[in-house]
Amino acid sequence: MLQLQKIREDKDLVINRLSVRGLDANILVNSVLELDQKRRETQVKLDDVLSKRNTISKEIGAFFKAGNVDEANRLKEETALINDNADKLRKSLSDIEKELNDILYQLPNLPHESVPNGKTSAENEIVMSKGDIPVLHKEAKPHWDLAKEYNLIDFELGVKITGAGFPVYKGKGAKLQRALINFFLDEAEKAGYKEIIPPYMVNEASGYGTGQLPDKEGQMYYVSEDDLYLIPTAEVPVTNIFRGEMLKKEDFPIKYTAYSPCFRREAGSYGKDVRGLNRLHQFEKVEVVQVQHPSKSYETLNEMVDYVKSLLEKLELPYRLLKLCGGDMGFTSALTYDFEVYSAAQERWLEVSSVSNFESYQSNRLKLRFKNENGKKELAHTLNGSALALPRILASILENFQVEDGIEVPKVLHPYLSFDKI
RNA sequence: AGAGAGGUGGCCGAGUGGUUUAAGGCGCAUGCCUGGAAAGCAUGUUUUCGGGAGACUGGAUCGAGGGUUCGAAUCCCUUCCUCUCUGCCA
Repeated sequence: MLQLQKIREDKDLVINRLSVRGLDANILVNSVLELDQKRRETQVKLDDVLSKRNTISKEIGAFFKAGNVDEANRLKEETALINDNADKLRKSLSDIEKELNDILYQLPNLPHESVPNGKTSAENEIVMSKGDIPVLHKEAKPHWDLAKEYNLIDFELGVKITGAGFPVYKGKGAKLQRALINFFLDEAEKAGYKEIIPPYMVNEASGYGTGQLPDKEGQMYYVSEDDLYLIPTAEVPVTNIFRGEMLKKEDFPIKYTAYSPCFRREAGSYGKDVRGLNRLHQFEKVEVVQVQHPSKSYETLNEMVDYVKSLLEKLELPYRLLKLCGGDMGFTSALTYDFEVYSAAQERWLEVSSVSNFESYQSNRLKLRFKNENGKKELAHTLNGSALALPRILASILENFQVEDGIEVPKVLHPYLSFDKI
C-alpha cells in the first residue's frame, strides 16, 4: 500500500499520478489526510489519559505498601472516570485506524511517470516487436484441434475429472510441457536466479502481503476448512519469503525463481478467450522475483524485460512488448510490461508474460525493509515477472511450428526431449 | 489426530499481581586506557506510534487476540506456532 508519509508530503502528486489510472482519488486522499490528523490527535489524548492512569496506579501501589489503605481506595475511585475516558478514546482510535486502513487498501499504486494515460488494453503502448510471423500451410489448425489430432492434451477428460479449465496433458504433450519447465528453470539459473520450490497454498497474511487480498472472490481458490488459498502465481509465496525481513544493503539484488502450478478462478471469462489453452483454472508457470534497492529497481526491471526477450527469441516465437497504460495496469504495480506471442493459427496475440516493478507498494504491506546508507530503515523494492507462463507458449509452439506432416519443436528444446517432431 | 511441555530483547536466560523503569550474561556501538591491539573500566543498545526546533518526552509492546484488576510478562478464555511421546500416512 501507499506510504502515508508520501501522501502527507505531496497529496497533489498522489492525486495527479492516480488520475493516470482513470481514478479520481481526490475524495479518498483527502479523507486519508483528515483521518490521519484525527488519529494523531486522538492518540495524543489517549496517551495523556493512560499516562495519568499509570502514575496513579503507581501511587496506589505505594500507598498499599505503606499500609495506607484509605488513601489507596480513594485513588481507586478516581481511576474509574479515567478508565471510562480511556475506553472511549481507545475505541475511537481503533475505529479511526480501521477506517484509515480501509481507504489505504483501496488506493492502488502510483503509476511511474512514463506510464501512458489510457483506460483499456487498446491504449497500451507497443514498445517493440520481433520475429517473423510464420506463413502456415493451407490445412493449418488452431492448437485445440492439433492437441486432439496428435493426442497431446485432453480437455474433455479434464472436465470429467475436475471441470472446465483443468486439462490433462498426455504423452508428448506432457513431455513438451516438462521440457519447457526445465528449460525455463535452467535459463533462470544461468541468469543468476536461485531456484525455490514454494508451498502451493498460502495463508491470509501472505495474500495481503503481495496484494491479492482484500479481494478474495476475484481470483483465488479458498480452502475454508483450513483458511488457506491456492496460489494464483508463485509470486505470492516467493515474495512472502521476505515478509517482515530486515535486509542489509549488500543483500541486493535478491533473485529467486520458482516453478509452480497456478490456480485461478477466472470468474466472468468466456468465449474465444477460454478456448483450448488460452485461459485455464490450473496452469504451469515459472516466475522470477527480485528484491532490489529503490535506486536500482528500474534498471532491474529493464534487465528482467531483456531476460524474457531472450527466452522468447531462443524459442523462435514472434513476440511484441507492450507498456501497459494506467487503466490496464494491475492494482499493485507502478510499471508493467506485457509480452505477447503471436499464435499463427488463431491469428491473435497471446499474453505470456507480465513484468512489473511494484516499488515499495508490496514491501510496505510486507514490512520488507533494509538499513540504508545512513543506517535508517527504508522499504525495499519488489519486482517480478513470468518467465514464462506455459499454456500459451505451448499453444503458440503447436500452432506456429505445425507443418503438413506433423509439428516441429523449437531447437532449443531438443536436448530436453527424446523426439524433435510430433 | 490424542497426551504432555514450552514460546520473554540481536542471542542465551531470570522473572507466579505493584522499586521490573524486564535482572544477569553474550554480542554489538561509542568513549577511557594503549605505540597499536587484547584485557579492563564506563556509557549506550527491543520494536513501534506520537509530541517537541531541539535537549528531551508520552503511549503501546514478553507468540497473537480478548478478559479480570486501580495496576498483568505474571491470573482467566480463545487462537497460532515449536518440541517430546502415541497414532496415522507418501
